[in-house]
Amino acid sequence: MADKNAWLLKLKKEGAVSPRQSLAEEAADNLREFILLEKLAPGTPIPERDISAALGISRTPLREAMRLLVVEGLIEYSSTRRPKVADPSLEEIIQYIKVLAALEALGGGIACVEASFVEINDILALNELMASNKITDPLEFFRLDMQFHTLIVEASKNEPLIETHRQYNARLWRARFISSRRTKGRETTLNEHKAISEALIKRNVAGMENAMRAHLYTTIENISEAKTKENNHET
Amino acid sequence: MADKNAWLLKLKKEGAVSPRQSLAEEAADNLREFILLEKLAPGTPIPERDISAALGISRTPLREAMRLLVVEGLIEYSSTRRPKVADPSLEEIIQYIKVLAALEALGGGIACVEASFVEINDILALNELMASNKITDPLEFFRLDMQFHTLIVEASKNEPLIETHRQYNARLWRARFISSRRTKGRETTLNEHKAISEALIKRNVAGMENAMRAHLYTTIENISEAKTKENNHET
DNA sequence: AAATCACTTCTTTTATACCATATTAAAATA
DNA sequence: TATTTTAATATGGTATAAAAGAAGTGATTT
Repeated sequence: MADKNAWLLKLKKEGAVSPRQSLAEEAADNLREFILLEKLAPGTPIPERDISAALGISRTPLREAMRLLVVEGLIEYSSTRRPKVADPSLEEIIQYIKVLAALEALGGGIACVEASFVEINDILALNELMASNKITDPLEFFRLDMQFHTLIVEASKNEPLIETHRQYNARLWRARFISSRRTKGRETTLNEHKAISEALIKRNVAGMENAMRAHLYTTIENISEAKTKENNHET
Repeated sequence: MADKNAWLLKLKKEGAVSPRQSLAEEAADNLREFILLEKLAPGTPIPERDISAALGISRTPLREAMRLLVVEGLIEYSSTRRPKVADPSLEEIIQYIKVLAALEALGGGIACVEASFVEINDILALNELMASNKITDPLEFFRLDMQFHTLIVEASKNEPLIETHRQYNARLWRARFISSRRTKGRETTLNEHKAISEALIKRNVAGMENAMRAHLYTTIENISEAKTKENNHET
């Protein structure tokens, strides 16, 4: 028992060097990963005892972690207060994306003013990598796509915006991933990214905002299409 | 002991009729109120045991409540993990408002399409009440101002947007309240509300978005001014 | 006299035990 | 046989106790 504690302690100290991270925060990170990577499918019940045992922690920090994910929208409680992985409808997803579009338009606009040349170069490089034919794995392409958006918002240096954007991205991760597998719209994506990049280079705020919104509204179409096919398949 | 339980049970049932609310959620609501109403000033430490005793609950649900408020940005942890009421700098507040402006512009735009005539009438009535000289209490005027914004966003019927807007509003409540006491800009506020209302009546999306953004950027100026004066006073 | 180290105290963090409720399965009755 | 009721089990909610960590205080040493 003493050994186990020493081991846990060591892990903790190594894992979180800067601002010490609590078990709850670690658990939240783990759960978020699980949900995003579909190890926990939408609708999956999350019994506190089982999950806490699986993560090797007690229920107290796990419950706190789950509260975090509820606010982030990744976990929801049924009418009988049983927690499950959130399973948003297409309508809800579209609502999320509308907010996401506004956030990214804002972030992109600010980035046009605030982004350093280094940041812009990184973003351009990422885009060129995506445009080259080196990326064959769809999952890898999807990750780069997500990173493209994140980098732009981060370039705004608006912390609350970055955090809120991260939360909306997390809610939408799965839907976008599914849509990215189904749609063959790599060409479209690249064109829209190009438009965004050019607005960034020119530091053209209005152009950026329009390009961002257009890009996200394409996303809505793709997801709607993917979802509809999914449903037809099921029936 | 049995009596006490029965009593608590009754309270619980009465307090949360629809989706049964946990003590943590109740506590979060209470704490939020306290913070918004300045019963707990920014920077105030929040020792768990004292607060839980004051609220008459144990520390477990209180801790969960505090986690919620951390995500919402109303509570933050010091480097030594001691919780305190968040005390954002002027720069951070300005960043919040920029996001809030984007959210309200989006909400207003959607409301132009989605708002029912009843909803529009309610909003107009509220605005007229504010414009009449019946409201003398600055706090009351401020509440109505907040409600004006909330009603418009709610008219968008975009749930995640409404929730995120609520959170940003909560973070900004205090700053806006202070600014509302200091600035004599009732006239300006009313004019800008009028512009917003007219855009809503005409269901003019672009006009609404511009009016909303303009209104929020005025808010930035007011808060900056109030904050500067506050600091000068202190020195 | 100042500085440092150890010890005590206070606060957060985690675990565990208990309680109330919801779900289920089984049994009894119609 | 089907339906309803009841009992058992599993699950979330809450409280409390034990553990870990940080800060303050006092004593000792240089």
